[in-house]
Amino acid sequence: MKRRTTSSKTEILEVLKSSGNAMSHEMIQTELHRKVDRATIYRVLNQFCEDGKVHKIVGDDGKQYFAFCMNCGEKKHVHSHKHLHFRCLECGKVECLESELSLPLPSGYIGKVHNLLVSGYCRECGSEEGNNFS
Amino acid sequence: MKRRTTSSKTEILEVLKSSGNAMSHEMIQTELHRKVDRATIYRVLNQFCEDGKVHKIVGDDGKQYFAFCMNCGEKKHVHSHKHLHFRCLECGKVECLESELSLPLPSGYIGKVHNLLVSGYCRECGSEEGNNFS
DNA sequence: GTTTATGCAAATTCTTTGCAATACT
DNA sequence: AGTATTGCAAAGAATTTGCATAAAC
Repeated sequence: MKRRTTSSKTEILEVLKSSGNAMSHEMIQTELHRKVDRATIYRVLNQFCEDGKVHKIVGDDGKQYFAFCMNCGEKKHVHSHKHLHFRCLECGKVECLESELSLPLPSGYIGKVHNLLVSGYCRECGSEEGNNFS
Repeated sequence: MKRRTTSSKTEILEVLKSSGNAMSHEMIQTELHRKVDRATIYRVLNQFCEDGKVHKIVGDDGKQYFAFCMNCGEKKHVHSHKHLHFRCLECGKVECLESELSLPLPSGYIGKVHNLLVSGYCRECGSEEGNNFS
């Protein structure tokens, strides 16, 4: 199944690139100039993930976020990356953090690490109070 | 709203305790002797989370898993814990790992860490091949 | 012209909620 | 008795799928 270039694909990728953060399908939709159907957005995003252009993060809210990771750059996406995603509990923003992570897995566990999500408050929202993590 | 003791609650907690792993509502349901309604299971589990008896983990499949964490023990649940959850991509099992994690957050980020999920292959399923992380 | 991509609507899956009946204390 | 809990059904929310039409190559 050979991929075809379409304006939907181009624009969605552009939105992700210029945002630099992980976005839900809804956030992407509102950033697009033309109206693109939800189903199409999902299909395009999943293609991007298959192709390694974008990666998918499941937030602690159970929703899918998609990111063109600045750290991974343009190069083929390494699926088993070792960096963190940070989701702000205040503004909901999901970012890719550069921090390298050394992960202490018990022996016997094969596990390249992925989809590592940390929640808290980002630089902008950072308020000490109300740290009601669930 | 004062909590009441019921057999549903007792049995659900018992199932979680004896399993030692994080379970979905469905896994719990099949382990119960009596039939308990989905809605009830969810309500009970969410109560447990509020009370800090159990914690909720959102898997990379977007589903909720609930665990009576052996590491946290009987004591009041510390919401911002620092240990990992490991989900096996083969058998789907979710475990709490003891590993202490030192997390490199950029300065300016307030973030106690929680819901840290790592995916891979557990000791039992551990097969090198087919590491198709998405 | 053939095959992929899109939009629309409908189906799925997971989770939550309203409400009347039931069970705790 | 009074209030929390349960079951059932229905509602919600996020994501996927079927199918006919439109667009790429």
